[in-house]
Amino acid sequence: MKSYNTLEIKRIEDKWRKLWDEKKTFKVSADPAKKKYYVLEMFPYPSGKIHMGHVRNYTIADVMARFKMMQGFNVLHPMGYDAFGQPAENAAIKNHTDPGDWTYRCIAQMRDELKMMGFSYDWDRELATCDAEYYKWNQWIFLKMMEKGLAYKKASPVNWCPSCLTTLANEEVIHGACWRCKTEVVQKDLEQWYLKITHYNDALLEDLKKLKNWPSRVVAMQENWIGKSYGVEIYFKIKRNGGRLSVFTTRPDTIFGATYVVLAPEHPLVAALVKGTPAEKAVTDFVEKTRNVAKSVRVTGDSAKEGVFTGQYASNPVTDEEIPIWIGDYVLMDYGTGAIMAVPTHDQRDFLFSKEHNLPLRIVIQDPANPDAKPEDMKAAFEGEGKLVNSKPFNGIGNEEAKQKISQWMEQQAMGKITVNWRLRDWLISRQRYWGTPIPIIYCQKCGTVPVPEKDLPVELPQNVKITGEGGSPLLKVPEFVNVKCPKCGEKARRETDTMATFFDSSWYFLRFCSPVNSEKIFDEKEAAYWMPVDQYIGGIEHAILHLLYSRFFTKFLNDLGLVNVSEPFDRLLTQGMVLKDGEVMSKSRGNTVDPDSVISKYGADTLRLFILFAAPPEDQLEWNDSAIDGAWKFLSRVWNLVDMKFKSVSALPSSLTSQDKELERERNAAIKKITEDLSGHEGFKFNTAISQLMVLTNRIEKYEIKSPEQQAAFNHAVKTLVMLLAPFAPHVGEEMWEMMGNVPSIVRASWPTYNEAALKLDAVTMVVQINGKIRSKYEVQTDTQEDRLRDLVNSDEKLKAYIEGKEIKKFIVIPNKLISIVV
RNA sequence: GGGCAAGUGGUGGAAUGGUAUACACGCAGGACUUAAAAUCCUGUGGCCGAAAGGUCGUGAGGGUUCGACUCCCUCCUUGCCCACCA
Repeated sequence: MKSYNTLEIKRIEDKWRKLWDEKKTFKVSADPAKKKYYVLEMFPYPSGKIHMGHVRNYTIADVMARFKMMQGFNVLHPMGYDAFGQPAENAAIKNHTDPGDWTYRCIAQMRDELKMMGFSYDWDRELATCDAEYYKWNQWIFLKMMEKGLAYKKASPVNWCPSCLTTLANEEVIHGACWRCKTEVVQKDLEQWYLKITHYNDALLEDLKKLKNWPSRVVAMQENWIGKSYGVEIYFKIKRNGGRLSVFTTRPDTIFGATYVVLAPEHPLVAALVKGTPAEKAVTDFVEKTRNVAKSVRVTGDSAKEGVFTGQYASNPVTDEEIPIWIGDYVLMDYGTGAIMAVPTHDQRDFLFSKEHNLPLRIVIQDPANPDAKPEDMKAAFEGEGKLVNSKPFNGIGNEEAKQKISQWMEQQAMGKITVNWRLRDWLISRQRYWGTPIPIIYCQKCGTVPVPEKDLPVELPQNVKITGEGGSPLLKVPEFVNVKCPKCGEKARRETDTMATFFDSSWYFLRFCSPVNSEKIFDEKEAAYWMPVDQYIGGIEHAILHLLYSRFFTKFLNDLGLVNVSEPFDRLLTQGMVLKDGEVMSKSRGNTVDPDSVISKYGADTLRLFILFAAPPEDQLEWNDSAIDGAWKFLSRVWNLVDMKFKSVSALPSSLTSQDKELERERNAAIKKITEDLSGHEGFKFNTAISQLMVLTNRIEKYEIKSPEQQAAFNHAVKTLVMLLAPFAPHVGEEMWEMMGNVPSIVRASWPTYNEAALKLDAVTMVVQINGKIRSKYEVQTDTQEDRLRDLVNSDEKLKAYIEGKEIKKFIVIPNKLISIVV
C-alpha cells in the first residue's frame, strides 16, 4: 500500500514525465489513414517563469489534446516560443547581457517549467522565433509579399523621442512623454515598411461568417476593427481656385445642414489653400503645433477641439452656399479623405467644434421629441432618427430613406459618389530595434531599394551588439552589418537596419509547426494540408484583434501562393479568462501572483491542473483560492485510495443483479456521457462540470459495498472507468493508477470509454405535483408511469384534497418522469 | 459614445422552459486522538415553527406560459474591448 502524500506524488510525477520524454509518447507524424486533430495554444513570450495564466491556458489545451488522443485521433500538440521582442532588450540594458543569451536562458527555464506540468507536447517540434532557421522564413514571406506588391515603403509620422533618438510604440508614450526619459514625444516622418493587409479587407470581413466556432465577441471585435462603412464622397468646390475638395460622410441625409468643412492639419491641400493669404501664418503655426503632439494624446475624444480658420470658402454642392473652410485637430488624415463636412446640429463632435469657434448651425432632421427646437437652444447634437426639414426636395422624408435617395441623387448630379470606407489601415512593421527579424532589404545608390536574393537568406542578426536604448537602432552602429555590396550591381550599398514587428513572427508559426525541421521550404505543403486548419486554438482575449487578424491575413496570403489549402487558420477558438487574486488580475506589478512552482512542489501538477479547471468555466475569470486547492488534493487522494486499497484483481464477471449494482452501473454510464459531452465542447467546453461529475462517480463508488467476487468485478469496472475519465485532467496519477490496475501504459493509448443509453434509465423516479404552479406533493413512481395511473394517485392524495376538492380541474399536464401540473 | 459579456447561498459555481442552489470551498456539530493535524460522519439560502409543514427567494420592474435563473421588453450595476473613424 502506498500512501498518498507529497513525497509519493513527487516520485510519481517525476517517473511519468521521464517516461513520456524517453518514449516520446506524444510524438506524431502526418498519417492520412488517421483522423487528425490539431490543438494549439498561443505560444508564450519566454520570460523564464510560467505564470498562472499560462498554466490555465495550457492545461485547458492539454485536456483537449489527451481526450482526443484517447478518442483515437492523431493529435498534433506542439509548443514553441515567441522569442523576439522588447523585454530581451530591456533586460540587456539593465543587466548588460546579450538579448540572445538572455532569451535562450529563459527558454531553457520555461521548457523545464512546462515539463513540470506534464503537458503532452511533441517536443521534437519545439521552435523559437529567434532561431535563424525560423526567421529566415519571415524574411522569405516578406520578399514574397514585396513581389506581389503587398509590402511597400512609405513615409509616415511616428512617435519620436528627441532625447533617446528612437521611435516609440503608442504604449511607450505615457501622457505625451517618453516612458524612459520623460522627454516630450513629437511626431516625425520616417520611411517605413508596411504590409498591405487592406488588400484583404473584403475577405477578412466576409470570412468572419465562416468562423462559427469562434466566440461571437471576438468576431464582433474583428468586425469593428475592419470597420466597413458605406457612405458618399461629396465634392465641394473651393472658391479661391476652383479646385475640388472631397469629403467622406456616412450621413448624406444631413448634407443640407453642412455649414462648414474641416480639413485635417496634414491635409495636402492646406498649404496651397492659404499661401500668400493673411491666414497663412496662423494656419502654419497651428499645423506645426499639432505635429508636435503625440498621436495618442491628440486622439482622445474628450479634449477640446482646436482649430483655425483658413479665410477660404467652399460651396456646398446641394445649396450652393459658401461655407468656411477650417483646419481642425479632430479630423484624422488617415481615415476617409482627411476632410469632413461639418453638420453641427447632428454630429456631436461638430457641435462642440462649432460652439468653440462660433460657427453657424442649421437643423435638417427634426427631433420627434422636440419638433420646434431652435439651433441656438441646442445643448447637444441630435443624432437620432427623424424627418428631414430645410432640405428642399427631400423635406418630410425619414432620414434613413433619405440616405439612399440623396446618395443616388448626388451621384446622378455628379456632386459625389457612393463609396465604401474601411477603418483597417495597412500594417506598419518597421521597428528601430535590435531584437527582431532583420528586414531583408539593401539600399543601393544606383539600383535603389533592392530585395536580398532568396539564396542569401537568412539575413542574420549580428551578435555582441551593444544595446543602450538610446541613439536610434542598435544595428546602425554595426558597420559589418550595415555595409554590404549591392546584390544587383556589386557596388557599395547599405542594409536596412530596421527589424520586423514581432507580430510578424507569430502570424504563421502554426504552419511551421506542421513541419518544423525543414531547411528547404517554409513548410511542407503535404504536411500542412494534412494538419491544417488548427482544430482548436486557445489563448487570451487580449489577442482577439491583432494577432488573430494578422494570422488570418498571412494564411490568406499563403493560400493565394498555393502553399496552404485553407483560407482560415483556426477552426475553433477558445479565449480563456484571466486569473485573479483578491479580485484583481494576477500580475507582477500588482505583486499578487501565486507561483505555480510553489503549488506544484506542495501538491503536484495534477492537483494544480484539477483545481484550475474546476474553479470556473474556462472562459470566465478565475478567482484564486488557496483553500480550494486542498479540495482538489483531497479528491485525488480519494480516487487513489479506491485503486490502492479496494481494487483487487478477480476472475469473476460483473453482476447486475442487485439494485446497488444497477445503480453503480447507471452512475458509471452517466459519468461517461456527461464527461464526454463536456469535453467535446459542442455547447462549449465545461471542464468544471466534467470534474464535478468525476466527483459524483467517486462518491458513488465509495459507497458501493463489495460482498462477492462479482461485485468486486463490478467495482473494478467502475474504478477503471473512473481512472480513464480522470486521466486527461490528472495525467501523472492517471498513468500510475492505470499501471497499478495491471494495464499497459500509456493510458493515452487506451480508448475512451463509451456508454450505453439503456443503462442510464432509472427504475423509479420522483414526480412532483404542481397545482397552479406551486409544488404541493411528490410521488416515487415507476419509470414511464402513464397518465391514468397518475390521475388515480392525485385523486387519492390526502395532501391535495384541500387544493382540489370542489374545484374544476381545467388542465392536467404530464411531463413524463418529471412532473404533473394541474390548473384548477 | 459604440460593441460584447455577466449579475444565483458566506465563497467558487450547477441547472435541454419542468423539484433552484449539483459539485466543491468555508462554517458548525460529532467520531478517532492525551492533544493537534490528517481522515471520516452529520448539518448548512432567509423568515415562521418543537416538528410536520408553511412562506419568501436567482440585480429591479413588467410581459409570455400550466410552469421562467432560463424566452421577450424597460431599467440598474459590474467587467472587458473599441473609440474625435465623419
